Amino acid sequence: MSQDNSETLSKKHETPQICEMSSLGLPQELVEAVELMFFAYRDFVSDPDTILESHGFGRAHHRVLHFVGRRPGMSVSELLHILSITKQSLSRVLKDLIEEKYIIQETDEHDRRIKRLLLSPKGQKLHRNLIDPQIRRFQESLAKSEIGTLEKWQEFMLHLINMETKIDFMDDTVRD
Amino acid sequence: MSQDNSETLSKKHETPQICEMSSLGLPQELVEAVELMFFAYRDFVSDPDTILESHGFGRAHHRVLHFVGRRPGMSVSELLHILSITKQSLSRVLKDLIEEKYIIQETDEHDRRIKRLLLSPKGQKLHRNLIDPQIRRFQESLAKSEIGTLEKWQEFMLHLINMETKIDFMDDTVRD
DNA sequence: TAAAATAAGTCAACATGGCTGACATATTCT
DNA sequence: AGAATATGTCAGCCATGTTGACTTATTTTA
Repeated sequence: MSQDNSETLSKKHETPQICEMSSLGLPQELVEAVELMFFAYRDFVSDPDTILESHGFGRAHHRVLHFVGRRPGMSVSELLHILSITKQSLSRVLKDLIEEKYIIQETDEHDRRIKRLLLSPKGQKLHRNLIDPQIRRFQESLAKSEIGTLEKWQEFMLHLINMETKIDFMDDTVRD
Repeated sequence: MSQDNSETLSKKHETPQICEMSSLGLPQELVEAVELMFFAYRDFVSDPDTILESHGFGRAHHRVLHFVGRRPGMSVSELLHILSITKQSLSRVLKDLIEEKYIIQETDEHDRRIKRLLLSPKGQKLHRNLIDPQIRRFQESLAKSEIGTLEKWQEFMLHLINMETKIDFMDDTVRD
């Protein structure tokens, strides 16, 4: 698999520097970090993916289950906004989840145009099964790495996200 | 947008606890971390996405550009392995990139079956434009957060990924 | 109270990027 | 010479994103 292709690669300096540069002329560790985002995200969702497949669902279903689980009683338009997808994309997966009774709709008492979304006990169970391996991954990572608590990691990740998203996220975490 | 739906929400304890539980009965911060992965990843790739769109490319093209850029001279099968996709999925995007001269193929000297992949100057320029906003996001996050250096974040992220992937990643970072 | 705005749902059509299985070609290894 | 390997290609399927147009029910507003 691996072979000598040193002639095509940038030379590594023999004398280590404060800030090593990658083949891109960018700080090595930052380029590595970009890749870590890709690999970590891919593997982080791999366990739920497997479970979802056995239910005939996909990642899109997972996201809906997750946010409805986290914000019980949210409206369809709130869900659309937080997912940043179109009504049509949402409707396909939401229809599946409602038909198969993972999600329940209840008409709002005060404004009968709004439908409040809730997880059924069945939906809660699936949500729990989906999130468990992800939580476990975090706990293992936390135990194995030097980071100590999640807080610093969270702060760093929060700064990666866009302002608009930040508002959604805070709105979300403020709820329970 | 926000409204009173307290009857559908779990009650928040008035007395703060060591480990607050979310509506799922799971530690609050771990559930938040799951969401941070989603939001951070989505926004992290949003800048490249915009640039790609203006070139008529998608995320799949980005990944190919990235890994070829990072591992100049890699073979098609190595690329397939690192991306964990099928030949068919790769061929579509790789064809675009070769036709539009972002990527160059060179037949290996010692085994003429193998084609080595390289970024053309045009490809390098695009790669650089795509990665720049991501690097900038990391630098800003680094400056704004208390994490200090990237190292701890990287260690944590590395522990989130699967063993097989870890091997690919190390193989990758060892190169330059 | 009539008109406008809002929330939700639906239709048709399209793009991207995953997947499968089958098969062709060139090259190298045994 | 025949097997194995690396690459490329065909046809077709699926999931999930997109757009624009339109309906229905309900609430708000002028």
